[in-house]
Amino acid sequence: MQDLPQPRRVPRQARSRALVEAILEATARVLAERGYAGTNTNLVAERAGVSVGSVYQYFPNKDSLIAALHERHAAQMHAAMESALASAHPRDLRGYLAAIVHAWLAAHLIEPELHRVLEKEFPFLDAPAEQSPADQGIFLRIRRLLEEHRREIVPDDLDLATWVVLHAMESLIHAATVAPSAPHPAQVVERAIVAMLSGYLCGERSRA
Amino acid sequence: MQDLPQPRRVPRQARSRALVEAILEATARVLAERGYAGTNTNLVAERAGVSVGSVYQYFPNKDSLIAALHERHAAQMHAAMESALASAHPRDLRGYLAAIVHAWLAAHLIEPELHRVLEKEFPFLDAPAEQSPADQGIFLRIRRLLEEHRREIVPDDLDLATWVVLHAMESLIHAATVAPSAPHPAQVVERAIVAMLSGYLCGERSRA
Amino acid sequence: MQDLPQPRRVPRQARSRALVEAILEATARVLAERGYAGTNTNLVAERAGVSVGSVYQYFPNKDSLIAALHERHAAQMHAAMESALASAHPRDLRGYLAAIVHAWLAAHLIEPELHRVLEKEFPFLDAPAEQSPADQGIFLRIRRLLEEHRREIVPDDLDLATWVVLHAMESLIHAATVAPSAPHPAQVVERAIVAMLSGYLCGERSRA
Amino acid sequence: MQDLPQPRRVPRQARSRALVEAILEATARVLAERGYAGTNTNLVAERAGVSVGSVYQYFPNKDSLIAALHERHAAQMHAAMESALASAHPRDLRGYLAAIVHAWLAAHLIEPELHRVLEKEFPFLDAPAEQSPADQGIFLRIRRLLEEHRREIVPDDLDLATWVVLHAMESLIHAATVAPSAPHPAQVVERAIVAMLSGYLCGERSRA
DNA sequence: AATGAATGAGGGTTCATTCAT
DNA sequence: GATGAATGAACCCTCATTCAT
Repeated sequence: MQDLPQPRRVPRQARSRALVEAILEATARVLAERGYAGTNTNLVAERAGVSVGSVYQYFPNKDSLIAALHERHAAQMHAAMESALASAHPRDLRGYLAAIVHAWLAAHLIEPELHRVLEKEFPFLDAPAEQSPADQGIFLRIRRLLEEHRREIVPDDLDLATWVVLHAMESLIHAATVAPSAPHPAQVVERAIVAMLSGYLCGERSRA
Repeated sequence: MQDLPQPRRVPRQARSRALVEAILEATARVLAERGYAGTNTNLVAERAGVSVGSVYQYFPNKDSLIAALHERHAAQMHAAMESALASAHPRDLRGYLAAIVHAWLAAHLIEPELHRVLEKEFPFLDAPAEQSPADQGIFLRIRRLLEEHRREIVPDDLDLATWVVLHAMESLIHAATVAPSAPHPAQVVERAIVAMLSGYLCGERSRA
Repeated sequence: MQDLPQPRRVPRQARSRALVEAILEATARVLAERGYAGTNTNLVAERAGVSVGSVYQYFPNKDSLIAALHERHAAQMHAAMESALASAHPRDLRGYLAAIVHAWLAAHLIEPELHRVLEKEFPFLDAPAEQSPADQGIFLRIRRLLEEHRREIVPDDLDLATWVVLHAMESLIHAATVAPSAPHPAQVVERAIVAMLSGYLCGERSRA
Repeated sequence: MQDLPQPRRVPRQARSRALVEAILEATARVLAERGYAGTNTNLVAERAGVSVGSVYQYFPNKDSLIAALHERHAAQMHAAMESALASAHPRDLRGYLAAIVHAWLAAHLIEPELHRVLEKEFPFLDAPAEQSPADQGIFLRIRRLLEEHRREIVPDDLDLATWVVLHAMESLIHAATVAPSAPHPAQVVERAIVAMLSGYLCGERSRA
C-alpha cells in the first residue's frame, strides 16, 4: 500500500505497452461500472482478455491499477490543458481560463462515470494527488499562467491563488459532470466557473 | 447496496438512541483511522462496545452506517450554518458568506480525518448527496440567502449560483482541511474563499 | 508466522472445545494423507464439518494448526511417558528407559503417517520444538529420571545426557515407525534402542 | 510429485554441468534462507542467473531440485566418510566411528541452515531416503565397517546395527547443528555420540 | 432485544509450468 | 538450447451477514 504506483517492470516492448493499455482500459471500464468495491483483479484481467498473472506482472496490486488510471487521467488533463492553451490566443487571462475550463469540461463529458469513480475512489491510496507528476505539472502550468498575467491579478500569493483556482475548477467540473447531481448544462456551468475564477483573480465584473 | 440508507427501525427509546449514537461514533472513529476499506462491521461493533447483531438491528448494512454518518455530518453543517447566520449581523452578503465559511472551516478542523473519509468514501453509496434532507436544507438556506441579497448579486440564475457557491465552498474547505494537501493556513484560505465567492456573486474587488 | 501457536480465543465452552478438537482431528487426517503442501484450510474445514471461518476463529492461520497438532502430540507423548513410568516398577534405569521406549513406540505405531508428517513438516514454524511446554516437560522428566539414577550413570553432564537420550530415542522411534524405511520390527528396534541408551548411560567404558 | 527426481537429460557438456551446478547452488541458498515454502522456481532461476525455462530443462519440477540437492548432500557425506576412513588409522571400531562423526559434524557446521532445511523439507518427496544411491552407499560402507569389526561388536544383526548407528548419528549431528536447539558445543556432542555408538556396539552388557 | 459464534462466498495474490520466439 | 512473458489453478484469509440462544 505504500508506494505502489510504479509498474513492476517498465514496459518497453510494444506488446507490453499494449497489454498495460488493455489492462488500464479494462480497469477503467470495470471501475466505472462497479465502483471500487466491485472491482476485482480477476474481473479486470478477464475484461482485458488477459490472465490475472499478467496483471500482476505489471501492477503490484489492485490499488496500483487505480493509481495508474488516476495518473493517466491527470496526464490527459495536462495534455488537454497544454493543447488548449497553445491553440487559444485570447487577449487576457480570462480567455485562457475559459480555454482550460472548456477543454476539461469537454474531456470529462466523454466518460463521466469513470471520472467520478476516479475522483472519488482514489483517496484510498495514500499517495496524495499532488504528489503525482502530472498533477504537479498541471499545478505548475497554471501557476505559470498566473505569473504571466500577474498584472491582471489581485491576489498576491500566487501559490495560494493557483491552489484555489485549481481546486475550484476541478470540483465544479466534476460536480457538473457527475450524472445525478449535474442539474446545469455544461455550457452554463462553464461560463459560471470562468466568471468565478476571473472574479476571484481579476476582481472585475463577471456575468454568468 | 441499493437504497437502504434508512435505519431498520426508528429508535424511540433513549437506550436505542444511545446505542445508535455509540455505533455511529465508533464508525466515525474507525473510518477516520482506517478508511473505508479498513472499516468492517465487526470492528465497529467492538469499538462501540456492542455486538454485531445490535449493529444490524439498527443499520441494514455496512454502507448504511456511512450514509448515516454522512447525514449526521450534513446536519451538523446545517446547524453550524444556521447558528453562524443567526449570530452574525453583517452589512452585506459577503459578511454572511464569511460567517458560513468561518463556521464550516472551524468545524472541519476538529476532525479532519473523518471529514476527509466521509467526503471521499461516501460515493460508494448511490444516494446522491443532494438527496439527503440535510444537504437539501443547506442548499435551500443558501439559496434563500442569495435571494435575500438579490440586489447585490450579478448572476441571474440563483439555482446555478447556489450550486456554484456551495460546491466551491465545500471543495475548498475540504482541500484546505485534509492533511497532506493543505499547504495554506485556514485563515488565509478562509479569506480567499470569501474573496472568490463574493467576486463571483458581487463582481466587486476583493483582496485575498 | 511469529508466535501463532496460541488459539485466537481460549475455548471455554464444551462446544468450542469440540470444534477445536474436530478441526485438529481433520488437520491430522489431511496432513497424514497429503502432507504439508497438500493441506489447505478449506479442506481441513470441510473434513472437520465446519466452515473455514470457524477454523480461523480458533487458529490464526494455517501453520498454527500444525503447531497445535505438534503440541498435542508432544502432550500425548508426555502423558504416555508419565503413565509408563508410573506403572512400571523396574529395578534399574534401563528398565525405565525400556518402559518409555515401549510406550512411545506403541503410540507411534497407531498413526505413523501423521507422526511422520508432524515430525517433518513442523520445522516450517519458527518455534523450535524445545520451546513448547510439552516438549519441555518431557525433557525435564527425563532429566529427573537420570538424576534419580545418577549413580548408575557414567556421563557427568546430565543436560547433555538428557539431550542425547531424547534425540536418539525420538529419531530411532520415528525412523522405525515411518513406513517405507522401517525395515525392522518394532520389538527388535525397541530392544536395540534400549541397548543403545543404556550402553551410553551405564556402559563402563564410555566417557562423555 | 511421484517419481521424477531424475534430471530430464543427463548433462554431458561442461556448460550444462555448470548450469546445473549454478541452479543447485541457488536452490541451496534460497532453501537455506527461506525454507521450502519460501522457495520457488522463479526465484531460484533468478538467483542462479538463469531463466526459469533453463531450470525446467534440467529439472522436471520444483521438488526434483530439492531431491537433487539432497542427493548431492548425501554424496558429499559419503565422500567425507570415505576420506575420513581412509586417512584415519585407528586401532578399533570406536576410532573409525569417531572419524566419521568428526567429519560429518564438521561438514554440517559449514552450512547448518541448508542442512536443516534439507533434512526437514525433504520428506515431501516420496522417495525414501534409503532409495538414493548415495544413501545406500553410506549404509553399505558403514555396514562393511561393522563387518570388518564384527569381533568387537555385541549385536548380532548387522543390518539392524547399521540402521541404528546411522540414524542415531545423523539425528544427533543434525540436532547439534541446527541453531536454536543446539545447546551443546560440537566437540562435546561429538564425544557423546561416539560414546553412545560404541556403548551400543561394543558395550559388554547390552544385548540387542 | 441482544449476543456473538458460525457461515461461506469472494477476492487478492502467488507460483509452478508452458511455449512462442 | 535458452528465454521469460504469459498462464490460471489454487490457496489463504476476510468480513458482511445470519440465527440459534
